[in-house]
Amino acid sequence: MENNIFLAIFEKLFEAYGPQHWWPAGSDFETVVGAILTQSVSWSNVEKAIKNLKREDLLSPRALSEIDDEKLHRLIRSTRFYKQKGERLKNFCRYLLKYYDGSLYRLFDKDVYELREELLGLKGLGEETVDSIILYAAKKPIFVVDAYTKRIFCRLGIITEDIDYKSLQKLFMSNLPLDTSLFNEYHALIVKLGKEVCRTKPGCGFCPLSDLCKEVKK
DNA sequence: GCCCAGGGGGCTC
DNA sequence: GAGCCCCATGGG
Repeated sequence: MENNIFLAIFEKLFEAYGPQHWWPAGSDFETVVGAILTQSVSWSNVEKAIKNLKREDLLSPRALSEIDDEKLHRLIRSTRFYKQKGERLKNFCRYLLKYYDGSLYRLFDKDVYELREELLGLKGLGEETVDSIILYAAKKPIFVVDAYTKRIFCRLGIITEDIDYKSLQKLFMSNLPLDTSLFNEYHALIVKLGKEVCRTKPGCGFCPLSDLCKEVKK
């Protein structure tokens, strides 16, 4: 077995679940839209909204920045908090048009952490959303942390509850090779595990990491 | 009917 | 700076 616990866990998860094929989107812009729409909602709800936007040929910065609010709300209603998310989408698109001529490529063409700070400055884009955009749309190596990551690694006894986002991210990034495809697959596998067996209570049925879990009641 | 999803912002103390 | 509440759909 790997002597690096972070790599060892990755290998166990990959062996159990295989490649997750994230991010399921036809373009980088679609990935960004999905990243905003998936905030606190399951992916199935997002798929409907993306499908609606595609059908109306609205999946572009220009189209989204100009769309009528009521129409936008109706199309993305399935993603919950649709008024807020509609505004966040428009806000991002208008920023992209104003400063980068609507080109994600130009926006992304800078240092990872410079890009991170810039995106965090936009309203409605928090750490997890920004890191998802950087990893899955810009395809730059940054580790995406979420509630599952924290919960699972707490149960493995590797971290404690009180760790903050940046510290947890740094822990992964300083113990793993800086590899976009590894980070891509790792986060997706964590989400898979979280949804599959590790929701709110420990000691849940079959788990590929059960031999490592510190909280399973025997 | 209940719970919780691939969060983030704003307010209070 | 932690602890709340708000937002307000859909599937199990």
